[in-house]
Amino acid sequence: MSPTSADTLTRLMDVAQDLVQRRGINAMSFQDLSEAVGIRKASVHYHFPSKDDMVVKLLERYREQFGQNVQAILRGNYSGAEKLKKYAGLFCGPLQQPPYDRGCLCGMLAAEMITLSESAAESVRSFFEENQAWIRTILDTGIEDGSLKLGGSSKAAAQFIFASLEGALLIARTQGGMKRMQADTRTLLQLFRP
Amino acid sequence: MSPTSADTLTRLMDVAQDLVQRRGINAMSFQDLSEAVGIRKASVHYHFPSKDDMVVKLLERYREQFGQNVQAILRGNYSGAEKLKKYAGLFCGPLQQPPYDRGCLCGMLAAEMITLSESAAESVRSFFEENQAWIRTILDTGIEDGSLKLGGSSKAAAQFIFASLEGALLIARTQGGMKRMQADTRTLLQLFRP
DNA sequence: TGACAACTACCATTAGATAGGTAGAATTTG
DNA sequence: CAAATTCTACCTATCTAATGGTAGTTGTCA
Repeated sequence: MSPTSADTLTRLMDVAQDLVQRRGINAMSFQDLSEAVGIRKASVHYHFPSKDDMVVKLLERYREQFGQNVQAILRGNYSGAEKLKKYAGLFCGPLQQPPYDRGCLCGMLAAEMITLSESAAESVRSFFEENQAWIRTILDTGIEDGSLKLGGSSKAAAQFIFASLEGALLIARTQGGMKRMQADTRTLLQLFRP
Repeated sequence: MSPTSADTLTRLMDVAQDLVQRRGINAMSFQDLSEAVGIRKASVHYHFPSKDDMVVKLLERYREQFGQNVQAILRGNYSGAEKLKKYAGLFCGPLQQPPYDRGCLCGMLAAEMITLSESAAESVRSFFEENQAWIRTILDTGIEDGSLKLGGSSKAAAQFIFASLEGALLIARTQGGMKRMQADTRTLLQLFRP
């Protein structure tokens, strides 16, 4: 099975995620999806009974993948500062491939939060919570090994860092792209140098 | 003329701005607008020939108002640190009144950027540019009077601060509200203390 | 009287979603 | 083993509601 002809569900999810990361959930339709994948709109409903169901499935997969990327960093033998840099690097992912205008899936959905079902919204919030917890353990590592310096609590810093990265991606998408994202990331990391 | 019965255009713009700040541009309709204001949908088109026209007018007013608030801070007799704090305080505005779930108009539109007309998108980008310029002058003031300390250039710091504030608002809307926004603001300000 | 600001009544298009059906693969069962 | 059944992954056709938008009309007031 060639990479371009993966199973239909995977292709649907790939295209759907791309559409949401670029246009937002309310500017993408099952019609867009069906045209991009090459099956009929009704067949899309076979895989996603409803649009909400699609969002929930998209979030499951995204959180799973993102979580694995983070775990790889957490388990690695790096200093806290190095871990933080690698973690921040994950937020560059969406800007890496053409057309270089994707946002974070959850960042996009956060903007449109009140139009989501409760279960989808809950998943987005959980993504935020788990990320802030991950950052916190990175910060605590960095304090211990002396590679990072915090002014306040690691919890407050973790929340701020997460919000900053989401904000940086939001702005970079509209202005400066990857260059801007990297600049903001550098500025952020520098603020926590000992 | 009582405050609740301002002229129709103003009420339309108030409601439209509220809807965009809460739901995003692609989840609000002229129907919503017409129902909230109490005139027919066709009459809404009298004031806004098209949805794009509405967005452009909304952006004009928003930038004008925001700019005046910033100018008041810039002109005031405050230290750089005090100006920065007041500036950051502007980003709490959307969370201040019920239902406490508004975002920055331009932050919301940034997420949905590629669904906007070129003129609307340009206006959003200009809002970002002008804000970063304002922050930069605040930072330069703060360096001069010794109330702020930067690691890198004031341009880089200004860009980062702006992205952080937009990000903080995006996240706070979904989690923690005003409390979270204030916490992130405190963390941010603290990072630039001398 | 004429401009303004609203109205009624449409229109074409698209949205998400459903009903019902089919070819073929997989599974169960006499 | 082979017939019967069920499942998978699509399809055509259609529905209802909503979308942005237009044309032409009406009431009001300076």
